[in-house]
Amino acid sequence: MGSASEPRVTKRRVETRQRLLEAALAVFAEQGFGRSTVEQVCSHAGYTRGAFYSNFSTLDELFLAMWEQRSAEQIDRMRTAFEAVERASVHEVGSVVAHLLQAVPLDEEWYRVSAEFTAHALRNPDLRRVIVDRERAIAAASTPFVLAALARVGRTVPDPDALAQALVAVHDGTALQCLSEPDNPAVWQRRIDLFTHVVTAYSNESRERS
Amino acid sequence: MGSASEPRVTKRRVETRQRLLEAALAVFAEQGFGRSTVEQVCSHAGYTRGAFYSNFSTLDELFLAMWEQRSAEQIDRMRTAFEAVERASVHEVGSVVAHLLQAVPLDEEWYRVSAEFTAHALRNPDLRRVIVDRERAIAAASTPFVLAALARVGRTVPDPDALAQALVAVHDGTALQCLSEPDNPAVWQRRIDLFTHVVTAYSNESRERS
DNA sequence: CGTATCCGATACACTGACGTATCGAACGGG
DNA sequence: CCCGTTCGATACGTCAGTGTATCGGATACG
Repeated sequence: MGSASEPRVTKRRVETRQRLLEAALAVFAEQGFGRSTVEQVCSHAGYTRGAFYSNFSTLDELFLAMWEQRSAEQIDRMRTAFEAVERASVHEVGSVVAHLLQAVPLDEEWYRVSAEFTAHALRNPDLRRVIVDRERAIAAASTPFVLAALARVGRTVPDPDALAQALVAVHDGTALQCLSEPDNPAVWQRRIDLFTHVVTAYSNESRERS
Repeated sequence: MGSASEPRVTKRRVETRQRLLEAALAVFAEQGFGRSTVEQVCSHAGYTRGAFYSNFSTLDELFLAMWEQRSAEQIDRMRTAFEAVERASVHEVGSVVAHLLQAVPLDEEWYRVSAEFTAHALRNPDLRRVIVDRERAIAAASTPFVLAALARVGRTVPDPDALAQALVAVHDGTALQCLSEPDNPAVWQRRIDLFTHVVTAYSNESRERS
């Protein structure tokens, strides 16, 4: 009675789970988060609602799983960006910043969904906790990359942690701006240029101090 | 037939409109944008749905009116912040930045609603247009303030327009971060400190160049 | 190859929100 | 002071979405 053995993880099960996850992202991107329904996700994945309810108990659960997948990919992209900096022989601070920022491109679709989901998650304490943890993980993961990248060109900054978090803030804020602007690439490029100069100036100052 | 004379703007009408607008903000803040219903807004304002439908045709319309009111207040706050800088005799770049950023406080409630509404508006072409225009207006309105404030302490920056927009991005991005973080004030203060230093360094560099 | 188990499809009842139509009442002009 | 107009309340039909319960078929395993 009490010990309901966990349902076996068969091949079919994980496959439909994955299909539902992918369908979720597509539907959220197209319909918007608030407008999305179980029916839409299922039909897009080629299933019926019955399939959904035997894999997830609520839409939030599916959304959360989807979000976790994507945020993991986000960290991977950051790691890739850093490795690119390591391979390419850049010796200027500006180039490093440009590399890092350009390697984390503005995926309009994903940012739209992410913003909506974040806004939604703030209403649910459980979801909120998960989001906060995940966000912290991303920031924590990005800090050493930024540090190492700057160290490669012999620069340091006073408060690298704050800088990394600020970079994330800039990135997200810019993404938001770009969502409403029609000519995203131009705005994004201009922002990269600005921050290249700014960080150059900032790290210069810190060098003179130390 | 064709010339349906605009309904007379009587006292009662504008009053209920205003009450509905205020109720809208309250309900959005409490329930979240997606979860809000006509019924909730009306009952919070002390009316029934009939009152709503004789003043607005759709929820979006009400939301838009509410958003326009608030964004106008936003610009006013920026102007106030600049005037505060003018009154206070500050002669350091850092102080100027700190003043400007601190004067536009993080209104958690409003940013939550704003983020949700922006995300929603991106789905509707008409709403999107209005949002973009309004956003541009805010940016355009803030640029001269930043410029003048910097000029007061004898500094210039290479691309003030870009800087102003970036400041808005930082502000919004930080607001988003603060929404999920439990200890908002600390994060915000730290961000202010960082940008005080950064802008100081940045404007210094531009001085050496010119 | 047979069988027990689990997954996904189908059918059903229920909820909540929407928009409209209608009615009484308040308001403003003459 | 009276009457037409308009505003807001009430009642109704409609519909989309949810969650559950049941059923047929596929799958894993002996």
